[in-house]
Amino acid sequence: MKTKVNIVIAEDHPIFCEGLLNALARFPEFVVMDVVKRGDEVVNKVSSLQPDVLILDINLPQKNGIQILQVLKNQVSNLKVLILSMYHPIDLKINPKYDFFHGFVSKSSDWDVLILGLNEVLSDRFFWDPNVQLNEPVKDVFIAQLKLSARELEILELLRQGLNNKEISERLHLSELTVKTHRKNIMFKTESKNLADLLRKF
Amino acid sequence: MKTKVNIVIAEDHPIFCEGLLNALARFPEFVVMDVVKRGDEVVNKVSSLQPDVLILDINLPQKNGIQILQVLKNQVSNLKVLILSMYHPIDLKINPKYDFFHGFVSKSSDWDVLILGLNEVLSDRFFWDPNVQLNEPVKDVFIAQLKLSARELEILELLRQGLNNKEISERLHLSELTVKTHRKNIMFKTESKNLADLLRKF
DNA sequence: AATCGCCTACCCCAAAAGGAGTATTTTGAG
DNA sequence: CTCAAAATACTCCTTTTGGGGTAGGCGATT
Repeated sequence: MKTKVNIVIAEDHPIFCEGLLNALARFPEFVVMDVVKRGDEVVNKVSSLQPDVLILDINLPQKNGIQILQVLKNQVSNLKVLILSMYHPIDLKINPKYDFFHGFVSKSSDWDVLILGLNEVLSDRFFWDPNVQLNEPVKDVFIAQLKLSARELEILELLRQGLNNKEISERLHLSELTVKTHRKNIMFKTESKNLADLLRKF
Repeated sequence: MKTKVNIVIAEDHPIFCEGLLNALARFPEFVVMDVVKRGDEVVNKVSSLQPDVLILDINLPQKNGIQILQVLKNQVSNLKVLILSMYHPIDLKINPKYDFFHGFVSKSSDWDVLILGLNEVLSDRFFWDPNVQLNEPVKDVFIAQLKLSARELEILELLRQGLNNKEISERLHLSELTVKTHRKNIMFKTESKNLADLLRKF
């Protein structure tokens, strides 16, 4: 194992960031190379600095964490990504099946969980914050997402934006009836009884 | 003005809290009496310690910030409440018309905004974080809330929970037709074109 | 006493969503 | 190549929502 671990932090909340740096400063092996506050700067910064670990907030301005993961996925590297999430349903549109990351830590957790997560991903193990329990609704959503196809996730996103079947069909160049079918399948897979119930979970 | 300002912090995110204490430590006049992590302990702690200012996170476990404000409102005291919000729509079910608080600071802001907010509420002025702009959707919601009556807000909350007209009418012991009327008025007042569009804002 | 906002409750109708099938084509993994 | 999953598109029907009215009761303000 390397004696020094180079870290880049992507985090736009200054006060939280200060706490983060404080926590990492307790461990001399962790070297914070840089802090990025805008989502659209993350990929460039990671390319130029080549850190061992990226600590990534999901809700970033300009470009969100999911979009960043999709770009990073297509870059060959031995980078480890540790996701820091505020742990609201909105944050959980990540999908371990498709997205490129190695660990997930809740912002609600204490800093020792973060340190544990860092060490786990550095040892090539996937880390899931134990404070984020299986039986919580947010995790249900996480699992529900796994059951949805790419097209269904696409339609779900448009539903979230307040579009109706007709508008979605126009946006995606589909028949309105096709959108109805996808929607019906989404409702079935996620066990939602109506639109409000569906959107409440996501 | 008192030379010392006694502060109680209600905040359940340890890392953010560490950043917060760091920021306040720069100013010797601010004395942090205690940090509370659970919502149901806030009222008791404020009663016993009698701080000058309560820095209150809206999303707390056990009891949320809104519920706490409602209790504090009915207590005679010269306490100032500065709300710290993660600035998601979910947080913004506060209403300055009904709720007891003196300042609002986004968790996304830098610590100098927090300090400014503290000084403003201590000088008996209402403080609104300038980073939370008028033209942002979340503020629209804030304003939209002001237009809704108590009954309408009650029904909005049940809609958010995924209930339909029939279920709401049973819950509130109303005619289903009455719920329809309220709902129609909510749609009109908030300028929403459908349920998804409405819930997206709140 | 008159008015205003709110709550209550109903009428009407159109549009959209929800739910049951069926069926063809496309696509990706083995 | 083959098979399964996904995407596409339809039928038929019921339930729910959205939106236009109207209207009485009630409490507070003027």
